[in-house]
Amino acid sequence: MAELLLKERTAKPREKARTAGKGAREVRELLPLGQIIPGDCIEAMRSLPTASVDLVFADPPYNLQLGGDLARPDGSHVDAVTDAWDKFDSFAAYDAFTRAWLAEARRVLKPTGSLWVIGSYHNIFRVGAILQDMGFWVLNDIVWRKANPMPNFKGTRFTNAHETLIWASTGEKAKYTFNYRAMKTLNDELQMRSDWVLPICSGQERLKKGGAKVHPTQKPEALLYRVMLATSNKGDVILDPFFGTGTTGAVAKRLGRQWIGCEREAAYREAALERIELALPLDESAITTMQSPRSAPKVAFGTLVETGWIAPGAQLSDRKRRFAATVRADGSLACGAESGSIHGLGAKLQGAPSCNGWSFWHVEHEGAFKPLDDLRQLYLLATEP
Amino acid sequence: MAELLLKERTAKPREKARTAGKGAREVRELLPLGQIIPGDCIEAMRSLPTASVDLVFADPPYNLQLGGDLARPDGSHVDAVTDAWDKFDSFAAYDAFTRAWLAEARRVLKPTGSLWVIGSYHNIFRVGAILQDMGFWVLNDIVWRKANPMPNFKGTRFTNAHETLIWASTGEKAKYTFNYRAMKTLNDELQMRSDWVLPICSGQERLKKGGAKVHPTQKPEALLYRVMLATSNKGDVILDPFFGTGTTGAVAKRLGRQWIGCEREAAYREAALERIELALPLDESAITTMQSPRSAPKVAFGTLVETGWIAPGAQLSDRKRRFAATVRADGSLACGAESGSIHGLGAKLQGAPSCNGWSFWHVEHEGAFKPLDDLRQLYLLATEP
DNA sequence: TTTGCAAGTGAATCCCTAT
DNA sequence: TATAGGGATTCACTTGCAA
Repeated sequence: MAELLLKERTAKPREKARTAGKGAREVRELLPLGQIIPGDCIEAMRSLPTASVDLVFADPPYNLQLGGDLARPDGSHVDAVTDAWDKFDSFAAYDAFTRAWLAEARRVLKPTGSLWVIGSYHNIFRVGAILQDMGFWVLNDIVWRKANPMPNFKGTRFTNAHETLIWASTGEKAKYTFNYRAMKTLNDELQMRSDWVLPICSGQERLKKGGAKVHPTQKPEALLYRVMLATSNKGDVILDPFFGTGTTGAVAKRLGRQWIGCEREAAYREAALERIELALPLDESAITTMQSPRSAPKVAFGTLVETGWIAPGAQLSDRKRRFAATVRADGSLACGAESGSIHGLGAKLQGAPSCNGWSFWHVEHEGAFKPLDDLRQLYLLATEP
Repeated sequence: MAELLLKERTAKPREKARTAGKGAREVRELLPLGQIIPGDCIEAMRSLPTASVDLVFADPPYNLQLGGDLARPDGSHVDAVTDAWDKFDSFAAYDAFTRAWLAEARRVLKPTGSLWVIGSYHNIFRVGAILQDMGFWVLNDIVWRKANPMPNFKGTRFTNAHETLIWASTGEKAKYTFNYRAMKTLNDELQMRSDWVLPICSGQERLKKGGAKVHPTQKPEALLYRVMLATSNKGDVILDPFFGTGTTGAVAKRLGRQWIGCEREAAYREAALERIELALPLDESAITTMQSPRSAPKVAFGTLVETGWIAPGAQLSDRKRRFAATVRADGSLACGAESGSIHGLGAKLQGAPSCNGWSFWHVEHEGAFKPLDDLRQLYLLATEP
């Protein structure tokens, strides 16, 4: 494997040449969106234009270096990762492979894009050091704490109960996407931390064929869901160089993102395409994430009233319908003797120092009870140039 | 600092020469137990004998951005870090520093010793890759999940709520200490996992002088407590090359371990000595931990037969009574034409590569159907001095 | 229909001592 | 150093069948 991967490629012309001078829309039209490029990921990425991708999510081989067989205390056999794609001759060979695919990922990423890599202690230190050396700027290391890890059967070490993800921008000064509000909302109004507790992929979600798992290391969709919600926007292009059975593609489709995969194994590609075909995109309003105030285009509540999205006299409530208020023509709210802006009145009623009225107040809209922010997003979508 | 740290030292004679041929007791007498060696840790470690220490706990600096604190491997000064090249330069300097202190730690460690390093995403990937390159064998990466981390005030990233520790043995085949039972006991009879939830160091535990923190990154004693309880034994020698205000020393004293520190800053040394002076050693019985059966006194099955706990001719079965065997006078079992030890026959009958006869075979005893292991425990209780 | 028990399984660097 | 053999070792969750 490594021989093929590591041979010198600098002699070949870069795609950069073909895309130089092209506009963003033209570049995007060159992308194989919703497709899995067959073959080795480094070659596959070379076929993509420079600076064309918003997010790279990579789940490379971990180089586990497993010994012999392992049995559980009850004598049953542990089904280990023995696939050829996880075998490397040495750390040096693994490092060279890592540098090669990271270099292509870096070229393909937009300057405002970011990179995720997942790994374990077998490989993650090497990956992290190499990407730092290449100029990537680590933003966070994220710990996926597995709710249900495999135990250490022989009692020789601590239960290996987590994996590590590195999130990095393209450089120290680079801008990047981080949907702070969406994460805070997802985390029950507390800042999302660097440790995420999620179950491993099992049950119905786990792809099986003839009773056997299709891929030995399928990742849970919840993990990708959080990654994409946090660090990409609707419509963004997400590249997964180690596509496997397509968790990245399935979640991208659900969340209204575009995806591109690279995968060598035909069996994985087939399973992935079939799976993604079945994935259902979420409803528009469900995808819409809370925007941080800084990046959200400003929309005054009054504008929604002015433009008829919300009629004066409409009734608003909080999610649990403990409070109710009436919309007035100037965009202020009234509740009994109290009145104020959506934020001010929300705070006053709750006795809180402040309140985000966009998420606090809900309204009936097309038969559903939605936060005002959903309407604001719909308004923005409808009025976008 | 770095100028001193990184200059070539191979010309100086190693302590190895002075300790070659000495016995373990003589080597130990050369150790400055319960002392803090002043000065740069690499020089300090050079004064210690080879293969004399059971555990190294290191909390190295990770101020990669502070060029002024570091020098290039050739000793030249690194200017302010502004662009990618300087960044690389500063990484290279940090790497050289890391290799230098890890090399001394490796020399000083006994082959059966192990190493802990704590860090964050700024430095831990580099430390991990380097120690792997040096032949250390990573046993676990441990996530210290902070119960009360500092929030991310700017809302630009995930709350950095953890730090990472690497635990490594001196080599792939090296033996090492892991007190599995003690950890399981500490964790309410569940295997201790690789993610530890512990509060940060604050309140009474935090050393202060005139209201200000004495040390910016004082580690909680609970962290060291778990590290030492898990991977060292009573009386072991524990070295901390970045001693700071002496958390390692204080916990070592409490747990009946010997300690050696290295620290450059006189203010830290003073605070540490004062603090350790006040630390109270736990009494003998409190330090005693749950032992693995592996290190418990062994009982041969034949002994139970000899002493009449199980009579020759007794019938044994597995829990589901699929197999039956007869106990013979020499402590072997017979089942039809097959015979062997309790382990060997159990494996043979099941067609398994191995079998723990103590848990596999059951016997009627005082009206109940019990695994042999229960009888062994009763025997041990009855015969204990 | 619900509850309970048994069986299966997941990115795993998984034993130690005597001969 | 390689081999043989004693003997120590698991958590959370899912599925399927039995009661």
